[in-house]
Parts: sequence; C-alpha cells; structure tokens
Amino acid sequence: MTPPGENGPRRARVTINDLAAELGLAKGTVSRALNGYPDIAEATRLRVAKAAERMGYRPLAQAQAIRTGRARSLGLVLNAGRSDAHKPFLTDFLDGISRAASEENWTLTVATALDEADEVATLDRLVDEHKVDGFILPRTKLHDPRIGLLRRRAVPFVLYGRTGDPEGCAWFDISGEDAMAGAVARLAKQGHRRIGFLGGHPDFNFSHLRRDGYLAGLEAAGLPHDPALIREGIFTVPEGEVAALDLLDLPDAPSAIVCALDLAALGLYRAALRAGRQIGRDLAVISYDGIPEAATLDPPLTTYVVDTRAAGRRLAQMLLARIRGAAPETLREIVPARLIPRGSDRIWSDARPDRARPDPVSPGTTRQDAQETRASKPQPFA
Amino acid sequence: MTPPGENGPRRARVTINDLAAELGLAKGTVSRALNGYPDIAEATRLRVAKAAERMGYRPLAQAQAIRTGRARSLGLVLNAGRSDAHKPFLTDFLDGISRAASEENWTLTVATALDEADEVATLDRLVDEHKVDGFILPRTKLHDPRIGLLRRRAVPFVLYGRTGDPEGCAWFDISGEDAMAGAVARLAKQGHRRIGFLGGHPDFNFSHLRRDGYLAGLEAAGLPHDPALIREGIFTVPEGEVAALDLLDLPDAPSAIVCALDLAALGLYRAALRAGRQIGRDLAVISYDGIPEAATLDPPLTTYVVDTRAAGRRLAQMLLARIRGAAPETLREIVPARLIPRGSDRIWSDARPDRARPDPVSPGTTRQDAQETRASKPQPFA
DNA sequence: GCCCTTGCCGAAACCGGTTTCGGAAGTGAG
DNA sequence: CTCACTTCCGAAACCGGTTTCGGCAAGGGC
Repeated sequence: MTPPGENGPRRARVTINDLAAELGLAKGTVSRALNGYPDIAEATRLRVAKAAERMGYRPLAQAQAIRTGRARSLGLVLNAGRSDAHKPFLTDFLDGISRAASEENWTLTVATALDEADEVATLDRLVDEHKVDGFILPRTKLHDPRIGLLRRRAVPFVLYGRTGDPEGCAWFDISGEDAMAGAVARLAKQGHRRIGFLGGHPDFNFSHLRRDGYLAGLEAAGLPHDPALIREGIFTVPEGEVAALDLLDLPDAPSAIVCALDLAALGLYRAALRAGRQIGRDLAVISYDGIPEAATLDPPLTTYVVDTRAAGRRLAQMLLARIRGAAPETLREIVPARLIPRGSDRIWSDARPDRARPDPVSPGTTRQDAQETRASKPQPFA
Repeated sequence: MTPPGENGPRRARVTINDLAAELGLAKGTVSRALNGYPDIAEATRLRVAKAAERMGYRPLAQAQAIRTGRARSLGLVLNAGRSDAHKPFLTDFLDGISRAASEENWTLTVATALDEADEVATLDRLVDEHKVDGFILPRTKLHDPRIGLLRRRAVPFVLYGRTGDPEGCAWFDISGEDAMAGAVARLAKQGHRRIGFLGGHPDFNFSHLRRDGYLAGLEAAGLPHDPALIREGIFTVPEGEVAALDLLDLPDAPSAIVCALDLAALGLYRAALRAGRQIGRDLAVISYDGIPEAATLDPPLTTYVVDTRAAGRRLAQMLLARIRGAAPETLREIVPARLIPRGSDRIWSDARPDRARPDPVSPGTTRQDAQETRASKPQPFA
C-alpha cells in the first residue's frame, strides 16, 4: 500500500480517460477490461489492470452509480428515540457492517429517526434519492412498517431479527428462544422449580421468541407454567426494577429468574437489593445480551452474549448478496447465543443469608447497609 | 408530504428530462431554474419549482456529484479498537450529525478503523473514492495524524475537540478546562484543601486541557499544587480503580477528587469501596462526561454533562460551512459543560473528614448549586 | 430608426464512468 | 481461395445531471 496522500497539495484524481490515454486504448475498452467483460483479450486485461494499479486509478463511485444504478452503499437507519437498547452494541455493530462493506469497496450510510413514522419517512427519502442500494433493519418488530415500505418499493433489505410475516424477507438472527430454553434447563437442573421470567416489549419480535423459549424450557423440564411468574414489556432498567420487585414480592416468589434482556437484569439487581434478596445466594439469575456491565456487576451476571460485531458483518454480507440478486429465502440464518457462566446463577448453599459473601470484584469489603441509604437507590456498579 | 411509497411496485424515478419535457423547456434551463441561476425569469423559476414539487422530482445526488464534485455526504470514521469511551454517546452523536445533515439533504457516511494507522488509511480511501466531502474528526489527539493527512489532501474537516497545532483547523469543543476549574472551585469552597485529580490518557488533547483546568482551579483557590495528588493516563474503569486506590492509600490522602472522565469516577467508586471510604460522606467527587450510569450510582455522581447530540449537530453544520468555503479560523466554537449537582460532592456533617471540616450543607439545596455552576471561571485558556 | 444592452432561454459540451454496436483482423472449414 | 465465424477493440450513445456559450427578442438611449 502506498503511503497515504504522500505528494503535493492536490494530487489530481486519475480518471479512466487518463488510463485510456496512457494505454492507447479506448476508454470503453478500459472499462470493460476492468469489469471483466468476456470480449477482452487476456493480455489486454492484464495490461490494463497493471496500469490501473500503477497509476492508482480508483473509479469514482458516483460516476459508476449513475449508469449502473448502484450507489455502492448500504443503508442503516437508527432509531434515536428509543435511546436505550442497542446503544452499547452500536460501535461493534457499525464496525461489523462497515468492515464487511468496505471489503467490497462499499460504504455505510447511516441516518437516524425519532420514531416509527420518521423511520419509514427516512427510508423513503433515502430510496428516492438513491443514496443506498439496500437496508439493514435492526430491531425488527412483530409487525414492521419498514418492511412493508421496502417490499412495496422493491428495494433489498435484510433483517436483524425475524418478523411476523416472513414473506420476501432475508434475515440474520440469534436464537434467543434456544438461549431462554437453555437458561431454564440450566436452572431446573440446579433444582429450581419456580422460575420467573422478565420479558421485553411485545412490539419487538424477539420478545415473543424469547418468552416462547422460556415456556418451551419449562415444558422440557416438566415444570408447570405459572403466568404469575411472568412480567413482560420491559424496555429500560427502571421498568425492569419494578417488574422484578413485583415478582420478588410475590407470596410464592420465584427462586430463579430468567431475563430476556440484560437491561431487565440490571433492574432486577436493584430490586433484589431493595427486597433483601441476594443474587447468587438465594436468587439465581440468567440473562441475555451480554452487555459489558454484566461482567462487573456483583455478583457478575451469567448471561448469553451475542456477538454484535459478527452479526453486523454477516448482515452486510447477506445484504450484498441480496442486492446482487440472491433470493431472500436463501438468506436466512440463525445462530446460537453463547452462554457466559458467571456468578449470578449459582446458589451457594453453605452461606449464611447475611453479610459475608464471596465478592469477586472487591474482596474483603463491607457492603453498605441498604436501609441506611434508603432514599438513593443502592446500586451495583452499572 | 406525500405518503411514502404509495403506489405500485415500481414507481419510476422522475428525472430532470421528464420535468423538462413536461414543461416544454430545455433540461439545462430546468437545472438552472432549480439551482437559482440569475438568468432565469422569476415566472419560469416558479413554474419549474411547482412542477418539480408536483411530480416529486428529486435530483439524483450522484449524478450531480459527478459534475459538481460534491458527494453531499459527511464522513465520520470511528475507532472501533478503543472500544470504550464514546460508546454511550454514539447514538446521540450520530443523531445530531445525521439530522443536521439531512436538513440540507446531505447524508452521513460512517466507516470504522481498528487503530490509528487504519484510521488514516480509511480516511485516505474515502477521499480517493470521493465518497464524502469532508470529515468530522472525533477524539482529537494532541498530535493527530488524521489532521496531517486531511491538510495535505486539502479536504475540509472539523474537529470535535482541539489539537496541538491549530493551523487550518476548525473545531467545536466543550470547555473541559473550565469545568475542571469549576469543580475545584466548588470543592475548595466547601473547605477541601487536598483535592486529587484523576486524568485521561495524555495522547488525547482533552486530557491536557482538563488537567490544566484543574491546576488553574487550584491556583485560583489559592491551593498548593501537589503532584502526588495527580494520576493520569486513565482510559478504562479498572485503570481508574487502581489509580484511585493509589490516591486513597496515600498517607496524606485527598478529601476530594476531581475526575476528568466518568469512567475514572466509576473506578473511583470501586476503589472507595475497597478502601473503606464513603463517597459523599468522607470523600467528595466531581466528574465529567455525564454518562447515564452516573445518575444511578450510590451516591449519584455529581458530574459535568456534555450534550453530545447538540455537539454532533453543530459539528455537522460547521463542516457544511467549511465545505462551502468558510475559513477554518472563523469556525471555532467552545461551549461550557453543564454541571449536574448530585450527591457525590457533598459531605455530610456527621462524618469525620480527614483534614478539613466542610461546611454542613443540607442535602437538598439546589439553588446554591445553580449559582455555583457559573461561579468562578478562570480563563487562561480560550 | 438604429444600435447596443439586457433578459431569458435553447443547444450543446461536459463530468466520469458503462454499455451497445459494428467492424477489422484472424481463424477454420469446405 | 472463399466465406462464415470468432476474437477483440474503437466509436459512440447513454446515464442524469451541471455549466458554458450563443442567440433571439425586447427595451432604452441617441
């Protein structure tokens, strides 16, 4: 690779005309040679390729775009209204996408929207202006208006997640349902018989999948399904906290809780503190997402992590394939999440329900008294 | 606004030729009318504008680009290697940028890089391919190779932050130095005389600014500068923890600590727990950044917040101006951070402070807080 | 009444590519 | 030795815009 921007204040772009002139060929010939047309002699193709390399020729994407109709750009519109959620993953996600895209000399165009309607309008605008050739749709909903739009306008897209009506959809997803079922199985194996569930907002497709996975896990373990142990619609930490408190205050409270999202688990940690329950001691927790904070909670949270970077990368590759004509039905992948066992789902049988407790983060510290700091919520390091 | 994608499977784009044919004008005339050339009759301009509106004409950005040399896109390359840091702000930042951009019908192109060299190479590639017209450079360093490249290649850019050699640079920044000085003043006013400092990594320009602000604050308060109370080079929570522990283990430990980043403060919270010090009781803390977790810590962290969304928005506007020819020297803005007083910098009277007896202050006075926000303001920086 | 502006628009070149079309060589069969 | 058939390339059209250039018609000064 040549040192970037090495010479002079304004090294002029070398165009296909320069190349053609240098080679004594017609520019059309050069273009065909570069693009692998069959009616170019092998010797010529080589000569052209070499000269292009030597002169540092880079086709101007937008000049190509106007004839080919390809902007060579992948679109991603983020919802900035729901400011929670994919935040922690965003950098990794973007990195996965943009890296895969740039391997093929494509780029990533991102836009933001404030709500669902704005999202659709933004997609529409980008399509109109032909700024992108296709979209990655994160956070799919059960009924997703974005999909309707893109279908109507016949522009390629790939879902990160699944949706209610799969027709014409390509997707990549993590099997949250298997993770939830696995979590239940793991807890049941430890002897838990009352296992609660903290679920996500029903607008989102993954919420149903994960709840169903939880139920399937119960059934597989031969445990009864008690609707009282289920709280759903959680989207933020505070929401998780109230829902969890709800569960813990039950006369017949669960001894273990499965969380569909780490945000809910964060809330659960707070709720446990307030309810005087000690996670990893008299309450087992398994969650899902793998946010970085999970590792530094006390006790560290056992959770299923998803490799967001890999997801972004794969999504970009699939979208590229879709744009190039692959049928959506052939582009559907579901991969498992990976369980990271940590302390939260282990019950120490020997411990006294008191103060002393193995503290992996800061050994030998006296824990603050929860009652004393009543007003401000005691908080593990989130 | 027309309902998005309303009709048919493939409503064809309306081009400038369609418009011209419909109007019985030459396409060149239509183009000039749309772009406000002075040699078009007002009546004609109106007629064209109306027809364009009615037919839903949207110029194809890349077609314009090839002649005008404007891709109508802003570039942002993120460093995915240093996975920490601006993560929590990223969505807001992107939202600010992309919203300002789309107001002018521009878009945002984002790429990622793994390290500094990759960053420069990525910039170079985007410039070569003319994918973007300019860049926003986040996380500026004292000596920033990205700036060198962009200067050499004469492509417009705007810094988010300042840098060592300001020549030819436009920037937007938050006055971290004033914030740090203000933090010291606030603590000194409470009677603290030994105030420690946890600083960022010296590669980054803001680290020097904030440390200098801390020092200026000391001087303004008439406090001595004790190098032993300063720890720098912090970039992650664990790093913050060891640095803080270092400070707290000092024979003559500080009674208050100013953190240049919330991540360091997070580490400090852990360190305090391990060292048996209680923040808000026998240790006062003021930090900087305003990450969401700060509000839910125990006690809640008093910190200076920066409005990342507003920063993104302003940066985009400034970059646009820069691209349109404004001189970089005229595009330099520094705005103050906003102090959010919470519990961590207040010392409750019944505690026994090490060296100083802070004024007893009831935990509920926000009016005084508001005053202190803009209290002392040393200005050797600008 | 004539000439010189000025206002306004059409025509065509242009931007940097891609794609179509046709023709000049070379090749093999008859 | 023809002739049809490939092989390979040049020329030109094309994509959807922007910009330059020149000319026609109206208007004003003399």
